[in-house]
Amino acid sequence: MADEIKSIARRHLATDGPNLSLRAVARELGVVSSALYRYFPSRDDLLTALIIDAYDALGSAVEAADAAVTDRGDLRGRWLACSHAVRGWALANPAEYALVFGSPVIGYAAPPDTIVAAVRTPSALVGILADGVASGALSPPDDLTLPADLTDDLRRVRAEFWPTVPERLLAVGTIGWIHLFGAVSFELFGQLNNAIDAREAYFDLQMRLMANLIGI
Amino acid sequence: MADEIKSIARRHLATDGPNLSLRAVARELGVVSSALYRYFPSRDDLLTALIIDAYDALGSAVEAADAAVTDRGDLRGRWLACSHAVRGWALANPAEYALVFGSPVIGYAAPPDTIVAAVRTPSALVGILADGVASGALSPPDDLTLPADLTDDLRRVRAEFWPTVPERLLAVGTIGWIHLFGAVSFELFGQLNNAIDAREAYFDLQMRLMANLIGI
DNA sequence: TGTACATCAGTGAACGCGCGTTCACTGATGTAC
DNA sequence: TGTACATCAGTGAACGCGCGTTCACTGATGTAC
Repeated sequence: MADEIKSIARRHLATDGPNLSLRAVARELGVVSSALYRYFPSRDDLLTALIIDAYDALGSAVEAADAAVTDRGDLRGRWLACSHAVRGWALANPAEYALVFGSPVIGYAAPPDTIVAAVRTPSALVGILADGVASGALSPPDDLTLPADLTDDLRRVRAEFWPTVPERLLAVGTIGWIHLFGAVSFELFGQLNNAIDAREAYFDLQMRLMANLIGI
Repeated sequence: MADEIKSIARRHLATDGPNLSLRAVARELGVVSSALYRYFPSRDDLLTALIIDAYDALGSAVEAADAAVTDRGDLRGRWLACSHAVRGWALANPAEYALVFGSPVIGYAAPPDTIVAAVRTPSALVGILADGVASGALSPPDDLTLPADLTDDLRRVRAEFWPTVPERLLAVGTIGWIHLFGAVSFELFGQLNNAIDAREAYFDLQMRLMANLIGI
């Protein structure tokens, strides 16, 4: 039942945006609006559930795409598979993508429960780097020098999540992730309209250039 | 008076998001809500005016930053100046940035009037490339091959806006613009929270890597 | 097998609120003769 | 200089609508003896 609510709410997300109305969801469910309160203590909790689901769905899609690459040493192939999986999921679920990666919803603060799910996708991507480091195939770009304060930040991130990946590799990896996010958002939020139609090809090109930058 | 309405509406944008309420604006103006209809035929028209203003303000900031670089042949310096200007404006005006570059507002379609203003910032950036081409200092990256359909798109864009800039240069330039947009959005939309604090340094590093990629 | 009881999903009315937009209007200001 | 008139910014009431949340409740289902 909670699942049914979420699935209808997901549809409303697409038409109403993050201001989806509980009453509208209830109406579509054929139930009185107060009935929803048996399953979600408030509208915000429903939103939170949708956010966690979205992170998980995206994470699953990316993990599956990565796992499908049989040559585990083909770091570039895995990166391309993962990034196309992100784009594919986003195009298939634009409203959920926007909910999670778009402009923050005013008056809503995502609770810490979302973090575990949120980190799955970046984890899959950094996992590629970690594998490269482990096999000795990958080392940080040697022409890259980081400012000290940035190194400090990356050291903390490294210690918490990915201890085997050197800071300088983490830096370029994250930049790849940022560009991936940027390219998908750019396309999805309509900034490519009336300009570029060869979207998949353009995206693919960008991801290859990022792979160069990362050194995979 | 229309200016006063817009300025109050801009403030409400920050607290209410793009669902800002006409009545709230009127209340703050000390005027009855129907009075606003003398200045804007509807709420959507007010939104459109805010969008155009935002594009123009960002465009002005970028153009000014570019013009402030005295060595016009210092393409990299101009690129860095422009990109930091984008970030600076976005940090100073987060709600307006989100209005224009964030998730699309459901139920609102930007009219064509916005295009002229929208194109100012990308134009300033491509202007850097055009100057480099004109002076002979800049040519397309020679290890770059574009798929045919993408070349077609870029040929159209080139013909319409920037006839002197070759497609392959336009391709990397636009990728730089996408990354710029992605980096600013990533930071502004909270994705850097609890991870990177050295934001300006990180941004600067990214823009330098993009300059490498573009070849400036 | 039958009765008494607890559980709990869903009801329906209500609270108090906000919204965009229309429309006939008032009343001050400025213009023309 | 004084009067008649037009302009037009802003009023106030109303329309019809939607919302999240609370609360006492009904009534079916399942459990325990």
